[in-house]
Amino acid sequence: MLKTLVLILGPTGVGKTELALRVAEHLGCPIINCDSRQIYRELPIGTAAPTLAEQQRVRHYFVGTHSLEEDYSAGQYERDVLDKLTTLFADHDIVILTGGSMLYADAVCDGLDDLPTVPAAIRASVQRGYEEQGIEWLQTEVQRLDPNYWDEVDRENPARLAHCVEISQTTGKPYSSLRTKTRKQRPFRIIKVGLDRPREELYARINERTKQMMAAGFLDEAKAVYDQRHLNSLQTVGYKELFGYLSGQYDLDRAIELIQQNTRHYAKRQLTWLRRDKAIQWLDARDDYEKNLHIIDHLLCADSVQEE
RNA sequence: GGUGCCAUAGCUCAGUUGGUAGAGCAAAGGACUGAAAAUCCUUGUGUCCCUAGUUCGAUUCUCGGUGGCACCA
Repeated sequence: MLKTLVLILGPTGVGKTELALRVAEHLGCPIINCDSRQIYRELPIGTAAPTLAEQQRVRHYFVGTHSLEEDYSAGQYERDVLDKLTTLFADHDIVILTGGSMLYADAVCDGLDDLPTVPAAIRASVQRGYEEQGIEWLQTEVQRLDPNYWDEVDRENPARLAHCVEISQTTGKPYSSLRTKTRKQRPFRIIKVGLDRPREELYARINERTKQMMAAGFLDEAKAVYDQRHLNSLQTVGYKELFGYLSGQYDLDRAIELIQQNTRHYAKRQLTWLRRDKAIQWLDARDDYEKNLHIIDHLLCADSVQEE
């Protein structure tokens, strides 16, 4: 039988977690987390990771499996998930993948190009060049190392320029020459489901969830990792703002407002990403679970009929 | 009750020596190939509180009103 990966995508706070649990219980299948921050075990509250009780309902993978100190990336995630799927598909016909990290989801579905891991020394030297000589230095380097990429990049985007410089330096080839712009074929069927609800309602849920996180001990969780705040894994909505409060930049009420606002911005970016993907079948998060489960059942059948 | 100050974009405010106005934030749209909860791009017409007056022309000046703040009673 054809193996199927069902992706349940949507902006943060829309209600993915509960829908995924219902679908998993209904289909008797496990859930792979696709959230780049729920992977870290130190951040259960602030990332709204599935709780112990929820993980007892359904077997989860990639939740709290790494420590903040570990470097992780979309490329690593692609490899890890494909390995895990090979194992899981031995016992299951369907596996669910859910979360809000759209680059990670795309890495699993379409694959990333084969790029080397950037050595720490190169990363540090590029970082130093940027800090000491500003974005102009990155711009000059990209023009020199990879003129083709220069024609298509966001020229004001230091993260993207720096990545091009790092990869070009590491490989000795222009970064753009390593970008194949092709999709990898996967040995399983992929069904993408998107969950959405009216913007106003989504924002109200985000605001409310932030308050609940605070009540659940988010501040203590942030305090516990405060000394590691420079780590990439803690460049994360919620933690950044609480660190600002803990270092005396503003009061706690202001920090909470900022968390709510930045979470809204994050949700908006996720929606922008998802709108572009025409393969997504959209569900309304306001509908009851029975209805949405029924639609997903239908997608599972319909697609397999089409295949034949 | 008296005096003074203020009233401009959803919010905080700038400005127009009289020719109908612009920043930050919010908000919206977009980009996205190993740091992605990251990083970056685009978008600003609003009875310039209301009435009357002066003026070719008032959001800008003057009178009055309304609302807010401060001080004095």
